[in-house]
Amino acid sequence: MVFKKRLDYGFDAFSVSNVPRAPRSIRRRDRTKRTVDDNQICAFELLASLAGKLLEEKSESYAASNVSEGHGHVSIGKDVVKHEIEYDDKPLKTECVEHLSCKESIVASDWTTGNSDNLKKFKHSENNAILECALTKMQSSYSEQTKGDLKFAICKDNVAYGSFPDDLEGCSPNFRELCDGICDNGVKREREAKGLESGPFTFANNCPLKDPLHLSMSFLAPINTDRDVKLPSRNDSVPNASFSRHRNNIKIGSRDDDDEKFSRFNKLSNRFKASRPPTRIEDQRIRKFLTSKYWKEAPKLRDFENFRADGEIKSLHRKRKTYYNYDKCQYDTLHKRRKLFDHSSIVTSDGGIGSGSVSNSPEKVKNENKNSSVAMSHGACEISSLTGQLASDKSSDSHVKLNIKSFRIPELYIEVSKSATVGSLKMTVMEAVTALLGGRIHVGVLFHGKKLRDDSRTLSQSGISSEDNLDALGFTLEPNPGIAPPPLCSEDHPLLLPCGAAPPNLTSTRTTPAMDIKIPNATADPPLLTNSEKAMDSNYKHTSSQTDILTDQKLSESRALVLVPGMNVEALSVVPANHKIRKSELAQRRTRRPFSVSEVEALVQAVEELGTGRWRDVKLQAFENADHRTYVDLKDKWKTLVHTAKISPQQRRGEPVPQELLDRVMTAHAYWSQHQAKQLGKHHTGTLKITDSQAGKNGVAVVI
DNA sequence: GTTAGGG
DNA sequence: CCCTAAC
Repeated sequence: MVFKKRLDYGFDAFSVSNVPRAPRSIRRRDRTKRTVDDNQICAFELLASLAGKLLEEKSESYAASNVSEGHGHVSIGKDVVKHEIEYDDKPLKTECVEHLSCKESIVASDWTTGNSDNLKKFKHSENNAILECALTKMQSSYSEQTKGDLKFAICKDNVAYGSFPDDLEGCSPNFRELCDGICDNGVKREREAKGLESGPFTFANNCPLKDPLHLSMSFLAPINTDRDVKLPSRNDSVPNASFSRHRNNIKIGSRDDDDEKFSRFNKLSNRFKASRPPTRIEDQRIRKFLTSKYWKEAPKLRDFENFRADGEIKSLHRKRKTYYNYDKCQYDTLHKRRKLFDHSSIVTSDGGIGSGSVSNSPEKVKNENKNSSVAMSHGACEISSLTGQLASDKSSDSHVKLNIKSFRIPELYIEVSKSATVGSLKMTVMEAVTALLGGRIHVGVLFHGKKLRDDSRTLSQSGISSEDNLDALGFTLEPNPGIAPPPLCSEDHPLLLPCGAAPPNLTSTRTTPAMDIKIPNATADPPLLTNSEKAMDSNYKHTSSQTDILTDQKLSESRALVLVPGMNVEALSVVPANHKIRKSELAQRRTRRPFSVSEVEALVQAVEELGTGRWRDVKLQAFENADHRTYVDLKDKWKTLVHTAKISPQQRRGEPVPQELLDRVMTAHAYWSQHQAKQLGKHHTGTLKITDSQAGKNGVAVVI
């Protein structure tokens, strides 16, 4: 059998042994090991605590409704995308922990392209989007179970251009108001903030509070416009190389051209980084982080440093300004956790796993996820998800009707400790999603797995005209790849400084009463893993419940989109509904296209003749016309075929490959493993014969 | 741009 | 399929 093994693995084994490579995982890990200053407390915390007090009294009334889950929906109407998110509170033992549950639904109606004004706005940003986010934050006092509801309404618009849509009605009070209210210990003030033209954030006025107890804030999230490009992460860290890599590609700079990779590349990283406040929540146990790939691009702490160094917003970059302002307002609910997202912040949690220290502090509360954090596999935590399925309804020949059930958004990686509450998890997810949606997104259209970048093409031209084709259509909501960052505004934006009185370092204050509250009854978590990854592995079985939770959440979130009949088809492309595909993958990965038996046969045929190691030739010979099959794909397929041939039929998945082909695979593999394909040149199929006894077993091939 | 491998 | 390293 040694011999056999040699035949089967000889080549590979040899290569492997001789080519030591540092596991990528290690590299990634290293990248993620950054810590953030723990001294910063998120301003939001303060806000939360205050709000919690205010709301405490009313917790009762909301209990019923909130207990279950919040409901939010995003509606996309003309020119406006409205995103309403409600977070439900749950009693928390720890004040730092926030529980939120949210559901998002998106209703898209007539995405109008006709409005020139709006179009303009849309152009580089997702569109005018109004994001209303109601956050309920619970703050609990020590042992007492209380519920506080803090609701935020976040209105988002395409601020970049400085215009605030008139249709933002019903928006909650402006941001400043909220901040003020907070500052005043719950006293609500109403002020009007007006959107800044150049500023990333704009506040909506005239937004009535739904409930006195709810603090509503509306603000405009930074939008990806050309101007936004300046986000630190982008400027500093994004390697151009990544962009250049795309095959199909893209012009960097132009959002329409963004490639899948490009978008993926940018995804959240920019958004989160930029938006995330430098501050850090002390008790926060939840870590969010982007995929390792994002890390490298992270701006690091530079921003943070700048921020601290200069209290003045002015000194900051415009974009940063916005964020900072946010901080000042202590408002940044969304960002609060997000900051952890930052590369630099990843490690952050206090004592958290991320920092590599085993946290076992007494103060830890059970609800708070502290110690062992369970890293959710991306699958589990992907917030995103929105896989969409379009139902096509062909009522008229000239129109394509799409029923978009959901959008998929870029993949998010979230890591929370296993002791984290469901509520905190939800919140975490919510924040990530909100940040994503709130920031800058645009709709991507996929057709047969390819992005349709040419907006000028008609559906018919794109082949999206028949019902049959609709199955291959999909669309995604993705971060705007950002083009050029908006020029920095030299003027300060008054609006941005609602809480200007509060020094930036306010966030660093740890003395906030609420924050410091310790819960007597809190159950100290047992010391756990020092390493999050280990934690994840070792606790794998424990994650099941969380997984379920996530699943549920996904389900709820997936309810999301409803297309209005009249919507402009141009704007929405049908996305191939592939629920199996991870939502996160939809946005970025090519759609999976399993090899058909005939393709496998062609591949086998080619490899038999050309051997392994000549994938380009294989491609040209057998798949020249299959644009979606790259030589790398063929190579990978061969790899999997070899593997498939080695495993028992029971272990095989997918469309069964005829054993005959697998036998040929093994034969060819064995043969070429012994012969350097490059040296031997062509071998015709006829030259390879497999003895019956050997076939499919040891893979020994005999050349006759 | 290809190839080989790990993920 | 993706991503990288190494050519």
